[in-house]
Amino acid sequence: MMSESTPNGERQPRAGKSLKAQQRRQEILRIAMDTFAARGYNNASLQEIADRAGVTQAGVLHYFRSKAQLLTSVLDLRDATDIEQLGPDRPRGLAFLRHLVDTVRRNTEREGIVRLYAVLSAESVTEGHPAQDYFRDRYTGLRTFVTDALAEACELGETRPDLDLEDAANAIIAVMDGLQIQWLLAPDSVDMAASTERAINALLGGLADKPDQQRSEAL
Amino acid sequence: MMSESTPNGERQPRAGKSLKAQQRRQEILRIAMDTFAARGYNNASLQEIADRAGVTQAGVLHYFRSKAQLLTSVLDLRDATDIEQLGPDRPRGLAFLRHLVDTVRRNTEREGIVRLYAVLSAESVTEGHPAQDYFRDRYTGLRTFVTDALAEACELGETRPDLDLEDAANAIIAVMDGLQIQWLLAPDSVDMAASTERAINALLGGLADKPDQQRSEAL
DNA sequence: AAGGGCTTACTAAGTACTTAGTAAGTGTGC
DNA sequence: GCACACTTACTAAGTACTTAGTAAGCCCTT
Repeated sequence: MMSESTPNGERQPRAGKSLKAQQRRQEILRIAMDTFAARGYNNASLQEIADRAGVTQAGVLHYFRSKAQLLTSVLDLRDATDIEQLGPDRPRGLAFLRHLVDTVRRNTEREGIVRLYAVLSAESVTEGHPAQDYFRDRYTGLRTFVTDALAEACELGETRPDLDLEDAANAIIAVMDGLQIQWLLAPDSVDMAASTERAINALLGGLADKPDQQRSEAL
Repeated sequence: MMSESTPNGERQPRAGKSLKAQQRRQEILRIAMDTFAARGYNNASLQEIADRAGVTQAGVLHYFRSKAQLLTSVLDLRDATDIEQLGPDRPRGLAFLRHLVDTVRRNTEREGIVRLYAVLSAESVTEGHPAQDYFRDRYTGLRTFVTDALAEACELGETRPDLDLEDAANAIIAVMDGLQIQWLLAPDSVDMAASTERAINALLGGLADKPDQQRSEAL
């Protein structure tokens, strides 16, 4: 189990002493996640979250000193791709990419989380959004993970810091994100896992058989 | 030149008689676009748009009968990918895919439009968002366009309604959308055009040399 | 060519409501 | 008896949208 300390710098108001309070806090967090997922950050209100949790608006602010801090707490709570919590003995190379596809497949059963990250990541690019740093860091981390995995999978050796590799990594991350929005709007028209797998395979193929700069002159 | 009639069903308040009024209307539209792009729909206010346009809030509502209708008018105004306005003699097959990449490249110089579509498409999946229908339709159309182009590019003949083809098309659309968010958060870490081109090439290669169901067992 | 009647293009002021956040108080359990 | 976990009561600011009014212009008849 994960310890309770949030990596988040802002201090919480004194909360979490009694067991009941800790449970309440957790419950508010869960409900806030659902609400932010369904309505976005700006359109969700503390009032609505409080109502759903069965407390007053001020009750929510007893546990989280501001709406923005509630959001960052929700985001710290768990990661949509489960990558960061894999730990140091995480899978490498091909196995990592397979893990990505598995995560996408599992996400088909977790619409709430998909919604949360799809909506908030895009909303975060607006002026002064409180989750901007979170997502910037998140993408930086993901980029490194995927780039490394690609290099390992192709057994290129880590000698050359390959720009093509980064482009491919970005494309893989992008395809996962982009599919989420399409899937949320029209679940029956999109097979997230199949499309992701196909894209990763294709990109991997393109990288593998190209030590010389000849190929891929299709366009 | 495009005619002034909006495909949008809702009738506007009687507006646009005099030339000056038409210009004012256009100006409000332009400013609304910027504002929605910078702040999202929910967080943008009529007041802010009005202030920037140098009229009162009610002045804006003279031209657009509601905030929601202002948004749909903005979206009707122009399409980010320029696809719909290609007309019936649009490029086909490979040429169409090349056009997609060109559009992405051009978008690097139009951050406002990228922002508008990236933010709003994700925001639109939230409960009761006024742009939901717009984006649902938009993706449906895009899917058809790209699927057709892929089929033409591979010269598969349109005999079999290929599921793989749809998956690949969705992946291509997704990669373009997903890259936008990454690019908006960290422009220096993302080469939208290069990543898009690489992904399309890779997916195209994967489709071309696979009439039998053997290949792509990498994962 | 002047004036009546109508429309357009707004503004100022308000309605009715929601927002995040605060300050002070209350009841309960240790 | 006192700290914790809240609630009640509130504020100040903002929200979309309405209402009522006005200045200016256009068109048609006389």
